Parts: sequence; C-alpha cells; structure tokens
Amino acid sequence: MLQRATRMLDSRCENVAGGTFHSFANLKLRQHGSAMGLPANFAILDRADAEDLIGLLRKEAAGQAKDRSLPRKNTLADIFSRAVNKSMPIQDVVGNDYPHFMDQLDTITCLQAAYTRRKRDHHFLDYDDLLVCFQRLLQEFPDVRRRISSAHRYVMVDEYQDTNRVQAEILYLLTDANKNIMVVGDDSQSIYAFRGANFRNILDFPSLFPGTRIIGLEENYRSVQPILDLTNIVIERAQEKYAKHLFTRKAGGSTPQLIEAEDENSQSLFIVQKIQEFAQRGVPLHRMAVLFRAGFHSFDLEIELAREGLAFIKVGGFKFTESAHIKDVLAHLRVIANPYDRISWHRILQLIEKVGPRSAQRIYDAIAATDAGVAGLFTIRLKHPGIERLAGLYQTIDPTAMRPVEIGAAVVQYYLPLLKQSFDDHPKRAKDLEQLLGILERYQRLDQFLTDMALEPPNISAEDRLVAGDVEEDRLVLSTIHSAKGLEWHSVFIIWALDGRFPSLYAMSKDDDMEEELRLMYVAATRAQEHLFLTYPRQVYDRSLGIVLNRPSRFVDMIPRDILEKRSVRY
DNA sequence: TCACGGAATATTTTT
DNA sequence: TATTCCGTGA
Repeated sequence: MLQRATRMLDSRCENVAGGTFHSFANLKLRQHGSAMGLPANFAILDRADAEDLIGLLRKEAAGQAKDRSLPRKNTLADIFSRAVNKSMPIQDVVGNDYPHFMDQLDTITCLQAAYTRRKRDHHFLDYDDLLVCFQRLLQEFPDVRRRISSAHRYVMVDEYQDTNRVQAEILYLLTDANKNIMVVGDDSQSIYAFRGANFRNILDFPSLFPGTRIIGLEENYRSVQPILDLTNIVIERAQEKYAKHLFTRKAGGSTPQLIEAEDENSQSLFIVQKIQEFAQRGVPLHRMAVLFRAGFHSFDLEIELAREGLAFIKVGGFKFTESAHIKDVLAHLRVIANPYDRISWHRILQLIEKVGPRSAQRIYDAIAATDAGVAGLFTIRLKHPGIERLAGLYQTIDPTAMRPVEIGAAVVQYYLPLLKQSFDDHPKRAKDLEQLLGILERYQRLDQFLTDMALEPPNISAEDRLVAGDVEEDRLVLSTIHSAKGLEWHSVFIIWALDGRFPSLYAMSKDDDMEEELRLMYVAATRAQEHLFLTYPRQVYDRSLGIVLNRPSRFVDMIPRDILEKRSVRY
C-alpha cells in the first residue's frame, strides 16, 4: 500500500509508518517496551508455538489431576485467544462456545494462568500479547504514550470492520496527542469475527471520537453493474447491516452464472476450460482468480491445473512457514537469537534420536543453568552422539561475524540428514529449505528475519513452490476468500458454492456464524470486475458427517435468472 | 524414557 | 481424514 502511494504521490510516503496492528505493536514494543520491563529481544510465539507451550503445561496439569477429559491444546489456545480478543473472562468464553467443558473450568483457568506466567518468565509474546501489551504500554505509561502519539500526527486505518476492542483502544490511545484519525470500513465485509473482530466497532467509532464526520462511499469503481446487481441481492439477505446500495458507471460485463457440475472433478474441468478460454481471448492469467471457503477445497482443481500445465499460485490455507521442516530450521535459528527460547530448544533437541520430552527438558535445564547462552551446550557432558553433532553446529556459528544467510546455510547443512530420516518426501522439502535461504539472503539481521517470519510470513501455500526470484510470472491465482480481501480480478470463480460447504455446516447452528458466512460470500463475489462464476458439484457425500450435500449455497439460491444465470455442465 | 501403534476426536478462515 | 492422545513393549 505504501509502495503504491509512493508511486502515485511522492517518495515521502516511504517514511510513513505502516503495517498490521501486530507488526506496528511489535516495533513499538521493541523500542519502548523497556518502560514496562519488557526486554527488546522478546520472542514471538506463533500459533503453533503457543500450542506447543500449552501442550507442555497441559501434560503437567493432567499428570497431577489424572484428568482425561481436558480440552486439547488447540482448543485451549482457542479459548485463551478468544478471551483476549473478545475482552471476555475465560468463564464466559467457555460458557458460550464450549459449554461441554464447563466442568473443567477451574483447570482451564489455572492453565491459562500458568501459560501467562510461563510466557512472562521466558519473554515470549504470542499474537494476542503483542496487542494487549502495546495497549497497556500506552495506557499505563503516559510518557511513552505522549512520545508515540505525538510522533504520529495522522493515523489511518483500513478494513476497520475487522478490528476488535483491544485494537480500537490502541487507536484511541495512539491518537491521544493529535486526535487525527480516519478509518475506512465496510460492515458487510466483516469476516474475522472468529478472531474477535467486531464490526460494531464502526458504530461505536463516533462516540469514541466525538465530532466524527461520516462519508458514505456507494459508488463502486470495480465491478460492472450485473455483478453489483447480484451482490446487492446477496447482502440484502443479511439480518444486520447498514443499508447501502452500490452502483457503478462501468459498462459492459456479463450476467453472473451459477454452474451445476456433475461432481467435484467436473467442476475442476469446467474451471480449467473457462480459464483457457479467457486466456485465449487475451486475459492474462494473473487477472483471474479461483476463490474458495477453505484451503483444501482447491486440491482437485490444483491437480487438473497441473495436468494442463496452467501456472498458478495459491494464497492462504496451510502456509509455507507452518510446515514441519521449515519450523525445524527456524527453531535452530531462534535459539541463536534467544538462547532461552525453551520451545525452540525443545523442538530441536527432540529431533535427535533417543531424545524425547524428558531428556530435552533435562538438557535445556542444564544449558540454562550454565547461563552461557548457546555455548552452554558445549560445557554440558551428555552421552548422546546426536547432541555432540548439534554442539558441533553451534561451535561453527559465530552470529556476530556471519551473515544471516551463512548461519542459515550451516543449519540446513546440519539438518538435511535429519530431514531425510523423518520425511519420505525429503527432496521436495529440501527444495523448500533452499527457498528459505533465498529469503534469508535479503536480511542483514537475524532477529528481523525471525520477526518477519512470525508476523508477515510469505502468505503462500505450503505445496506451492515459492516463486523463484521476484520474476512476475503470469499465474492464475487460487485463494481462500479471507486472503482475497481487498483484491480484485477481471474474472472470478467461486467454487464449492454448495450448501454445507459454503456456508459451512459447522456454521449452521449459530446465527452469527451464518451471517459471517454470508458476508464472506459477499466479499468473494465483489472481487470480480467483469465476469463472475459460481460453481458447485451436483451431489457430494460427506462421509465424516454421513450426509449428502446437493443444494447450491443458500446465499445464491432462488435468485431470478436475469440476475444469476443457471447452467449445468458435465465432462 | 523412547518409539510405536491403536483409539479417540474434531473438522474453516488469520495475526 | 488427519491429527492428537494415550497405553504398551523395548
């Protein structure tokens, strides 16, 4: 965004501070966090790290209480996070969303306290902590608030409907000195309620900032009228919304189509054929996108695209940095940046044969006791030959003298044998590691790299090989709807518009969730400039639920044919 | 204490 | 279906 502004205006835009709430908070906490006793080299826990830590604590707690019905670590992480993002006490979250765990409430609350304590002891911040700590820093330390808020004379926020209470409070404090704030948002595009976003923030804005001027934007510069006619109908079905009716002056385009395909593969073949058709008419691949509700919905399509030799890039879903081998290498780098990063130590030690949780724990304790950082590993005497090798690795690494990419290369060298041992598909994974080194090449500082990997990882799917270099190859875009937010394409295909998939069956029991699914459909459909296709397989048996899904998505069902054309295809 | 295998269970979306 | 959890044997 800042780059685009620089191109359109002038280079002063490069000096604008910008980023996600999380990355901005991270920056400010590193600069000013010492005021609240936070060291500048705190480590950021991503979701998986947080779950690992919670898993450890969970095991300890279960050992004492012999409790077998405790929620899983992933559920616990959900509960803790939801409590923060919705600014609610744990018991309300459990009561509302996990009533079946109500009898475990005490243990859950204890675990959260333990988690909080453990994070503080090790200088870990998880995603939620970044926001909460930043908010506290601004709130409780007037000097810091004055410095930060006067350094930023104007504050602008995009996608305001996706902010939560904590973020709203951060903004309030951040504009303390100058009171210059502008936010842009569309309540109809709020799709992050699951992480605590509350589009009612938009409603509350005028009371939080008296004297607010509201500007309505109803002219759409993206889509042709036939597409808006459809999206206007879709969003009218929302229970709760601020009435608005989009219009455009763009002429041309075609009536959106609803395509019933014989089965999933037939759906894929239809997409492939349509895309080739458009491509032949001169539409570049990167101006077309296939959108879907969940990352795995595109698997079959990906196979067909590969078969036809159509280049594509997949955005969203399971990310590159989330795959085990990447996390392994990152863990090795993380202990260099922060030798007391217990989670990473645990991870890398357990990669070694014959080292399990128990030994890892003992070794970590021994290292920590030497108080010598990574070098502590050299002084402790242990019989594992694998440990010797790990010590050998760290002995060759001098973080002060080596560039990050050189350190990374040494780690990969060490890690490759372990990779071969544990993964059948190690050649593909080895390639990923080279890609990682390619990214690492661009960094001067290791800690900067690690922060970026946690906060702004390449939003590229794991199965997708990263683009070599920065060459802009012409590729079709496959994306989850969430990752498509704010983007636009000449032609858009929404696949799996099948009732039960989209809206997801899991959303059907709650009105709020269904509303969000509807808004998600609205977001997806409004990505299209000229052509819009919705497709669904005629009949799908969902074996985990034991039901047959055979209706088009209720969001686009029963719409007059002059607004949404209907067609069946078979291949 | 580790590694492995069978049983249980939840199942999306992202910073 | 895939992951996670737990018990068992080495």
